[in-house]
Amino acid sequence: MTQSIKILAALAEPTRFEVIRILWDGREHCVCELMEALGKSQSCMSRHMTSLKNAGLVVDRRDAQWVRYRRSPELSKAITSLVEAALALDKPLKRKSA
Amino acid sequence: MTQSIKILAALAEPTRFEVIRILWDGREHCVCELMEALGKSQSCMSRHMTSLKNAGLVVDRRDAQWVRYRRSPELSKAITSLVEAALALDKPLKRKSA
DNA sequence: TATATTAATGCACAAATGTGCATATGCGGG
DNA sequence: CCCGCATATGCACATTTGTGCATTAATATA
Repeated sequence: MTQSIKILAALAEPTRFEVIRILWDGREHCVCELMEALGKSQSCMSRHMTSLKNAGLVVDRRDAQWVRYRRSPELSKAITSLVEAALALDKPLKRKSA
Repeated sequence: MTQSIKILAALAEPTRFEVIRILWDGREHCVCELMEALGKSQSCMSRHMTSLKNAGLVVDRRDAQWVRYRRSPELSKAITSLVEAALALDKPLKRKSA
């Protein structure tokens, strides 16, 4: 599987895409935060994070009970602009507005 | 379905991605040419072209027995850079070299 | 009209994908 | 050592996706 297909397939799923939007702030986010933010179950979110990790888009770090995910710090220029072009295509989905 | 997911999903399939690479030259290509170039069956290629058309990435034109597909002339800046970033990620697949 | 060429589509089906439920694992605090 | 919280994973399953085969549709030419 080529690099581009791997990246595109990882992004072409609504939940994962929204995760990337969140992680794109460069900060760390644990799975439980993402579950809550996107209204997804724990196992569901965990698997999506595994997909994104396998695609090389994110990295994780154990921190006590938590696993902190963040945008991979070593993304190529092409991948970065691919992701950013995709993010630019639509406005963020409405979050639970308080 | 959001605009970005539609585009990403259309691109995240190897055959379609290679079609886009070919059509990215801006010229017209009929289905039979694409079948041959990528070694895919007629029905298979026809359906992929329908996907790409539905995603808005390509347009088609009847010309006698042929249907000529070409890169959509009205792609937004974001879509264009998304596609080009993806294409830049890997070298073209080897074609039947003569 | 009959035939050939090119493309689209109905039907079937195998494979891949996303998800829930239950359980296991990793880690910290009593 | 046992319990609780956070995360990962095995299993099952419904849905989606990609593809082939056969047929239909559109167009051209004899």
